[in-house]
Amino acid sequence: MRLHGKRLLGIYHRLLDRYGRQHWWPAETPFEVMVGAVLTQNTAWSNVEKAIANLKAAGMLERDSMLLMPRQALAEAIHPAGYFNVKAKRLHSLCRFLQRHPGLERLDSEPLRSRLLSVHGIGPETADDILLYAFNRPVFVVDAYTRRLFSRVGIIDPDIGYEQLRQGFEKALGADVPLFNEYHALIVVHGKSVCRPRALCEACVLDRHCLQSGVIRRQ
DNA sequence: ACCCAGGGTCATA
DNA sequence: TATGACCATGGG
Repeated sequence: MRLHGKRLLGIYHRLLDRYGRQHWWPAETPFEVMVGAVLTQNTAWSNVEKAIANLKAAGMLERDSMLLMPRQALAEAIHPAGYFNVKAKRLHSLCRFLQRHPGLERLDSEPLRSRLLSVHGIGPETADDILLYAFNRPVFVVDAYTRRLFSRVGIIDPDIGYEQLRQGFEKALGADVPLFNEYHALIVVHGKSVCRPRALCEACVLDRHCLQSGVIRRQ
């Protein structure tokens, strides 16, 4: 099942008309983007905001100061974001990686991506968040919302692999950083408010595009 | 009380 | 390679 650019752009414009520009990523620095990307793994953003505020207040929202902080103190600061022991370790891995790789931003996207993936705690989605929103690379971020929305619309197999799906979008849309930035943000906003796991899809602007909306409503 | 959230790693078969 | 357990908080 191939993805078509025109179809994807049609959906994009419906979302944009409905929700407006999102101005992502909600962070002030590339480092803050990376930290947020780790903290939001399987976690509601509202919880991440509290953790980030704690880090800011403690002066820890910077590579070297975060690295100097003991693991347990870091875990305490990010407590509201959940999985705090796991994530404290992952944040330290990220910091050590950044320290080991000065001039990281000069790498091409492919080698940069494989470097990121080699870091403990950075998987495909987190790596792509970082590539797109911290390094402005034309990488389409795939997450649970993306898979749910487009499988409900009926243009992908819900079990399609991450890599296949990502490259499908990138080939269909062409490398376009501002588009990828806005599109992913819109997918998330739409997913949080309307395209939920058991939603009835009543307020869905994709109504006519969405196969499942009718199916779910008829239940 | 239950479900879910802007995933990833590790052990097991 | 493919599942399953595990990590943990907070809002609806």
